[in-house]
Amino acid sequence: MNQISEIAPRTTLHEELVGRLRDMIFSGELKGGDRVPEQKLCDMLGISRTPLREALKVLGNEGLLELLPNRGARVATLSEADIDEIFPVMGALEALSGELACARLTDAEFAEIRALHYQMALHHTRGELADYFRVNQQIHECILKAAANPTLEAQYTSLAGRIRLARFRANMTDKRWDQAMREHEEMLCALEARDGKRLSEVLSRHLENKRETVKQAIREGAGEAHGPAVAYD
Amino acid sequence: MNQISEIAPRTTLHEELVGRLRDMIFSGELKGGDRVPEQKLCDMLGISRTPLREALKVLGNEGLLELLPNRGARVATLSEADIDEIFPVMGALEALSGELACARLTDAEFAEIRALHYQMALHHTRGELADYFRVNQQIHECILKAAANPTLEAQYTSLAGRIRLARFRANMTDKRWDQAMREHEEMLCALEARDGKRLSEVLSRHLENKRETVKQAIREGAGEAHGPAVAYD
DNA sequence: TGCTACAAAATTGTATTCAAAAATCAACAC
DNA sequence: GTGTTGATTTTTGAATACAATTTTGTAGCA
Repeated sequence: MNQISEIAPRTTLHEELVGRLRDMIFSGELKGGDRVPEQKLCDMLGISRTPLREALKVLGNEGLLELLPNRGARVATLSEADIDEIFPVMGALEALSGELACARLTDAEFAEIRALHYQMALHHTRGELADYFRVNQQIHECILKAAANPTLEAQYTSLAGRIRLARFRANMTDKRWDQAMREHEEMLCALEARDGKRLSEVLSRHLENKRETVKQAIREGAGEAHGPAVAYD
Repeated sequence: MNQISEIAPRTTLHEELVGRLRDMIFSGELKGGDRVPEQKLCDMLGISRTPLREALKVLGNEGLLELLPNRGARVATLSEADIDEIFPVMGALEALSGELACARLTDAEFAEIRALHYQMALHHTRGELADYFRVNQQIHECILKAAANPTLEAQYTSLAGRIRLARFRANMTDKRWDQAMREHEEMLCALEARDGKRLSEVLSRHLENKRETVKQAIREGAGEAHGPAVAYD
């Protein structure tokens, strides 16, 4: 009986809406600074306000939305100061994920990361930035998954979500791109050697180098996001 | 006008209820595994179900409550596996807070921490465990505040809240208590020297040593909490 | 034209209601 | 005594209604 209820997970409307609203934020449908018009959204989605308001509360608590009493919710914006605040925390979490991943990585998991790495290198060689980012995201996700720590994953993902508010078509300089690629080579070596300390250090450095790119993007276009969120590397 | 709205912060019922429910959980009024009876709580607090449900969603997302679709909310419980999951993450965050604190600590802040340290040492000498914990908590909070990173603080506090679900009157062994005290001596030296790396290492080790105490407490009394949450050291 | 005051409209926060799901209870069969 | 079934009660999730607050529009005045 308890087993049956566990193999048939239920979901509620508010939970679905949390995901839906996240997608709308990350896709650019709702941009930083935008008001979230409750009734309009309800009309559009064909639901009542109650579960939507519940979802807004969750996203408010996560920092993706700002809840303004009596004035509704607004999509959060990211300043350079926010970046300077979030990145060290993300760095600490990612460094830990590197250590844990090396401790727990299976051969199959490593093989997959290596395959993705080669694919990403191909995109780098051909100058295909969007594809590079897509595969790059997969690699980072594989490392996080290999760490096998749901609490870590939840916290990292929550912060990564906030970073995604800084949504631009990032044009990384060739120099930074080459640097990022070298960092990924180091990561692969560390993973192969299951050298947690080394991976931890590389990941932390990698993120620190990424920080300036994100801040530059904010400086160039604060509040003028274009299109869907693109990850940085 | 925007300035005026900012100097007069408003609050909503759901936010108050988030805090109130947290207090109820930490105080032991609601214990791990307990169902959260919505209507009874509303009758007791003299409010309608809507803001209460909104508050439950927030606490569910934070991990203090488990939301069971169609069956309501239940106060989360902590297993040893949860501890093994949460503590490395807390360790990484606390290590970072140590580094940041050393970089940013004012003389006044250090003086306050030192005073609290001596007070705590006095309680240790006299065997006054509850007072030791109370002051100990203050010291850890001062270090976190000196780090001056709200994102870090929010994440750390959220995890610390979950740890508080393991609520027992911890009887630390004399051996562990002496060890903890020595660790705090090291912390004070590192803070005085503004040696971030050293403090980071000590804090991380301190937490790792605390982990076993918490797990032991869970083993001895899982689900049988007594009285208000007591911090560990 | 710009400012102020007021009214109307829109939006937000909370309370209440309704429908669906879960829990509990009672009756019956083995 | 145990297990099953059906009815009843309770609880939960979502929709709707109501009150309060904010925003917008209009009129009057300098």
